Amino acid sequence: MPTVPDPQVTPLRAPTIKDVAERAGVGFKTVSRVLNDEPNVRPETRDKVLDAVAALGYRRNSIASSIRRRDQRTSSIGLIVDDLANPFFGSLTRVVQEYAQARDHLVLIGSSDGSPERESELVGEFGARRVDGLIIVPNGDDQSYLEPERARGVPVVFVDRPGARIEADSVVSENADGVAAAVRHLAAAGHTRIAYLGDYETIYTFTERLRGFRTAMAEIGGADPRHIRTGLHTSAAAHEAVLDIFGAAPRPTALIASNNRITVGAVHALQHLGLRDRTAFIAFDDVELADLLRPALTVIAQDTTAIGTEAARSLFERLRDPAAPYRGARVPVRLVPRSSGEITPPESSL
Amino acid sequence: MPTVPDPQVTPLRAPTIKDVAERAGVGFKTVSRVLNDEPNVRPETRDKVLDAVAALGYRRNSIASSIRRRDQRTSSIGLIVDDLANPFFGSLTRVVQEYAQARDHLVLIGSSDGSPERESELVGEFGARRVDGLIIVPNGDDQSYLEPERARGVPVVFVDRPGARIEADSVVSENADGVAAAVRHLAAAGHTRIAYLGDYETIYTFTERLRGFRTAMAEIGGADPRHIRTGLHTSAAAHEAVLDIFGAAPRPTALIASNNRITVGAVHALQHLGLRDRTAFIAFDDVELADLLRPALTVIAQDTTAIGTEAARSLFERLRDPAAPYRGARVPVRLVPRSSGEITPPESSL
DNA sequence: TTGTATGCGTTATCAC
DNA sequence: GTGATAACGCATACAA
Repeated sequence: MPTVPDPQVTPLRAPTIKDVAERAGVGFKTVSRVLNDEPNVRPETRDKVLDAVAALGYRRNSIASSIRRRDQRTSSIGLIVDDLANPFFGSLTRVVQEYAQARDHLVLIGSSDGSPERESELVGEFGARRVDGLIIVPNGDDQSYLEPERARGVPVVFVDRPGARIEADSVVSENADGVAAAVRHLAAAGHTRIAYLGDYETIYTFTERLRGFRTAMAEIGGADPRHIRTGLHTSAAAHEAVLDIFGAAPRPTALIASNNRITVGAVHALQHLGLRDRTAFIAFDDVELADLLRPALTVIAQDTTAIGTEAARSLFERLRDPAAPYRGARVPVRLVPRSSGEITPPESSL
Repeated sequence: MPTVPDPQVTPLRAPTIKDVAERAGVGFKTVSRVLNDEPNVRPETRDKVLDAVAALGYRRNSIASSIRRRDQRTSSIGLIVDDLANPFFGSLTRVVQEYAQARDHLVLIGSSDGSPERESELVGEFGARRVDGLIIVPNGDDQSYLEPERARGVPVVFVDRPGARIEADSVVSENADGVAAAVRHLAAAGHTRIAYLGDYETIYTFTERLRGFRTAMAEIGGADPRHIRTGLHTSAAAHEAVLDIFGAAPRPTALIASNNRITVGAVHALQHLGLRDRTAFIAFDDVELADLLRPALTVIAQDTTAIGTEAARSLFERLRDPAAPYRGARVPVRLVPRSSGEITPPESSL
């Protein structure tokens, strides 16, 4: 019985520069020269090499190349976000990837799902792949696990929230300003009883947004503690909170939701209560069909393009100049009036 | 004057297993054994090594390790989608990444933006990184550029649309069935004049959706050619098309939009015409706040989780068994009645 | 239980 | 111009 070669034992091998060299009838260093556009190769020889490359379907092994290369660069960066399915992080990823691609860098992606452990594990994986830099949406309050990267000179940029216990560049939105602007927008229309729905207070962005709320409310006599709910991490929780707040007196005339999960629950609840057309509503984060709602949704929109671009720009700049001072960029948010935020308080409440 | 060491000339070097070995006072092979959980290391020695690893902030260089490894595996896969900012591809990416992460694989990501050239370039980059497999949302009608990967035994899975000129597994939605179901849903409520808005006919998904429309319309006497528009690639174009179609007699009583960009333009146009509450409307692809619209949006929802999981599953299965026959998976879509699709035709039109 | 020699595919150095 | 040869950081085979 003839022996059949087991594909597991003799695995398919990719052609190497040596294979190319042999086929082209040159030394393998010459192939390397051609592939790296180095000088001192006769056009004639060059063509022979290129022909062999095409014939063999050769693809450079850039992992082998980066191990030997002087600068140890891999032309890749790592990006860690909370959840890719969240449109905010989706478009952030999009922008970063585009920026990197334009500079011939590849992007390794990971989702932390809010877990500091997973975040640190991913950094380990990326570090093992020797990424040239990292862009991270940090969780928890300790990013000191990045020490090996810092020591190796791998730059890190924190985005959406600042990192802790390690020096690095960061890019965040003007969260507090945004909510404060929303409050002032409502106050200008005559609202004083403004409710606020927040997510976990442990997360930087929500701490900041709540701070903006309190600051601006202080200007019109302070917020009613009964109208502030935090720790709402699902739309169901937000739904409950709205039923609760609006079921008791004094009923607020306006409502601010601090993210899109909360927005969904809150609008549903207002609808359920028949208050959707009578309660002013402003949401943090823009959503796809906001202007098709009735009333169309007034939002505080983050500039995801600017955030992503700035993060990527910071990273590549530091790759060029590791000695520059660290920068903490703050990206403005924008209040987009569409209708829901321009509903005036009922006469009776004045 | 003392010479300052130029960081460019003496770059920061990551610690290697030799550094670890020296510090631990053992041979470097022993370090390798510890790091790879190989047997035959005294617990005592093991601890010494681990201490040195921690002290030096050592991170394995897995790119160096994969080049020498017998199976040549890099524990990474490449994913190429159209546009990460599109929620459909965002959640697809999310699912794939999650599946890969659970199997200790990293995901390299790229956006083709519908360009076949960029798609092929990205494959080249991924190939150079020696990814273990590829998941691709293909563009154009020729994926034969994947030949080097096929020859090397790197599996490819096409998702959302089938690839051409190369054999591979694929995972697509039941596009035609979905639109046909929408037509029948509308027909059951008494509609016969149903309009259809399509994107470029060159893209597989839209060819299929249009086919489903024609098939089901044939069952109720055929579609009116004046009520079919294709090649609509922006919401503005969709807006125009609706104004056009609904501005002339006979006016349709129902409308199907073949993707979310078109949906936005179409709903705006219906609103503009004051027909939003009187025209039945079904959209392909679910959107975030669909149920907050009034009327709430009836949609044909793709099961992005199932699509992504199936694609990832196919890839990892083939990684295990390269000899299995190729499979073309079809994932069912689901008609989600919410309101807009249940509007009945006006009496006068019967 | 531990260490040495060798090789992976590439880039760097230097001689021809 | 071109090609030997060394080196990168690690895994493999095999010796001790």
